[in-house]
Amino acid sequence: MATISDVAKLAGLSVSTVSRVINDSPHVSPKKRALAKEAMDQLGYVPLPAARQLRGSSSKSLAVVVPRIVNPFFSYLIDSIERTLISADFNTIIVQTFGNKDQELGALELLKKQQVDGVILCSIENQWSVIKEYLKYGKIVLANEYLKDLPIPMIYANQYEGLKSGTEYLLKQGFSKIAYATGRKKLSIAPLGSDFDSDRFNGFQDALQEAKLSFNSNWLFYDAHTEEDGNKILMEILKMTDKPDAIIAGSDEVAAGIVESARNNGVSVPSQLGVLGIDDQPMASKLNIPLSTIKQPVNEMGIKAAQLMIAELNGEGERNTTPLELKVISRQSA
Amino acid sequence: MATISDVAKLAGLSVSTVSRVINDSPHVSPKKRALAKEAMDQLGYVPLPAARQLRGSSSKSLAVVVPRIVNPFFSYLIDSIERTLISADFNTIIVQTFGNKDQELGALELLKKQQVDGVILCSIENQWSVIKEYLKYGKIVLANEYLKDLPIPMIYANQYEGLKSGTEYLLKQGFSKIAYATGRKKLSIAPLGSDFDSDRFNGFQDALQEAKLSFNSNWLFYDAHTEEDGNKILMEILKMTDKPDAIIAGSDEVAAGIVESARNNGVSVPSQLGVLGIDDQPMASKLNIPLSTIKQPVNEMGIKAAQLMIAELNGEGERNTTPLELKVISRQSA
DNA sequence: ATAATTTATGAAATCGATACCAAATATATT
DNA sequence: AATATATTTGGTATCGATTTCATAAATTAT
Repeated sequence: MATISDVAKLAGLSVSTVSRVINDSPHVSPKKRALAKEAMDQLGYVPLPAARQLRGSSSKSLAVVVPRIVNPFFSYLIDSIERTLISADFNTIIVQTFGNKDQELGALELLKKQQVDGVILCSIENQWSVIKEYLKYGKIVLANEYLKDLPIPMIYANQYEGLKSGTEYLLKQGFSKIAYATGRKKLSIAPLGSDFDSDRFNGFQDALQEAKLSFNSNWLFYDAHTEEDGNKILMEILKMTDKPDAIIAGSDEVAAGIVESARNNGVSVPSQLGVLGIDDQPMASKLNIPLSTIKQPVNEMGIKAAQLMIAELNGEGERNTTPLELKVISRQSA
Repeated sequence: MATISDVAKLAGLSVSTVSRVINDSPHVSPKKRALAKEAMDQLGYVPLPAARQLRGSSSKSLAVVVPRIVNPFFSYLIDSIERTLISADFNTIIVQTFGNKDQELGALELLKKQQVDGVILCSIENQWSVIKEYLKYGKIVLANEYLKDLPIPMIYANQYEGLKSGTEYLLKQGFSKIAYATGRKKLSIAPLGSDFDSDRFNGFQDALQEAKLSFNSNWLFYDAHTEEDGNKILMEILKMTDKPDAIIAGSDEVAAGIVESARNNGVSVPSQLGVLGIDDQPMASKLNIPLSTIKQPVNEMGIKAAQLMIAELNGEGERNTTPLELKVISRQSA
């Protein structure tokens, strides 16, 4: 590998001058500048980032942390983040946590190791108390998820309003016994929390309340993520004596599983069971019964997340972003 | 940021000794080893990769290059590669080319810049003559795509046999006027080439020939990638006087588009038009008309690609891998 | 007890770049 | 023409680690 001294030697210049040429610094005569450039591409020289970094230059890289890229919600989110970052001349390092705390920590360690200038977290596995320690080493932006009153930029969708509209949509369609499936683990979801999942649930509950309807807590399903989970949920519903007439699934995948099992068990959708997804993934419209769903503003969220990070790195941090709106997409499943 | 000298100072040791502790080198007394370790985690010290790299240590990182991660075929491929690499203690850097030659070159430059030890190419945008220059700087492994007679490890699926079986399947189902859509640009596909696309086409042609059927070149559609392309293809078929009775689409996306437009235009699938996809993406089974398709061995391919790379880095390079087999999945579209 | 090894330790060179400083050269001002 | 100022240029310290080398201490062999 050619180094800067090789270039200097070949060009008959000092390393200082070559370095100036590399960095487009002033105070270099046109002649020598040309000489240096010629030597550089004759040797196919590229400055070693490790050496530059050691002298304190920024990495021009950002990490984007997601649970898994095979989840379309996240792959589209990354797509939109990366496109925005490319145009600002940043490299994107995609980190999958696979839902693992340590993997997330590993991404944060990239800050300490100066591998990246910032981290865009699209999910949170660790406690804020441990995450915040990394603010010493670089910028952190939250996308999709959020935590209240944090001193970092956040962009997220208004899950409360989204679920409220979604629920109201179901009510308007004539459904009244609405079940609810969440990705959250079976813990206290009831107390008015202030996170992603609670917001959704609160929006759902408030819409119900405004319609003077009560919620049967048997119709609450936890830990639902995959299509299989959806299958199981339908089987459980079948066993109930007091059955819901509609269900809001935590994601399109779960909704797809419910619809699938419904078909296999002779439950007609939406007449016997309305199914409303969340996300609006590409497959939603293609299902056997095209899925009505609450669309997440993935693209806008990605763009905004990237912009927030860029602003943050420029010291023009923005703390108060307005949440993005979800939108009910009416198809055939509800 | 704490440096190794900070640690040394705090522990009352020399940097050399601390370095030995960091790297588990011998010749350090247990006492001092303990002392160093204590100082290290008191300061939350992590060695700076840039500094280590400068001294010539390996990055323990590998790049995986794909066109786009929103394409499920590639996101699943990455998933399986990354899982395998994690267990071998390698970092995965995902690079999206967006079909752009320069982005691919950028990934290859990572080798020169010593950012990665190797690159797994899951698609090829540049000519081999330009790619091979990078072999000087690190290992390159080809996954999914392949080029003949290259001196690097490759793993790919037997597209020829896959398409041959797929075509035979269609014939057995009673179809005989089979159209073909390829992702390739409209160039000469006819001469027996030796790449991905040609293999597929040759398998298709040979199956036809063995059945003594001829191929109508009007039934060849180029540059088909998206669902929209699928829509267009169906519209074109509608206009034909001599219509095909089945079509092999270059991917499930294209197939989904064809099926969708068929429904919208009153063409019944599969009775009026059989549609066979390729890939077996998750959505394939969920379509309105569940898609018959030729399944790619994505998971095995990812695992093998990662293993090939690891072997290559250990100097146990393997040149002759047997191609993986595709498999016809019979559902309802054909 | 003395010599021969082995183990433990630290000082200093090194990796490849950047940036400060001083010297040399060119240009402008009087 | 002499002095002041600005522009070019190269030498060298520096970033944070690793590694070689020399030296000191401990262990083993004689």
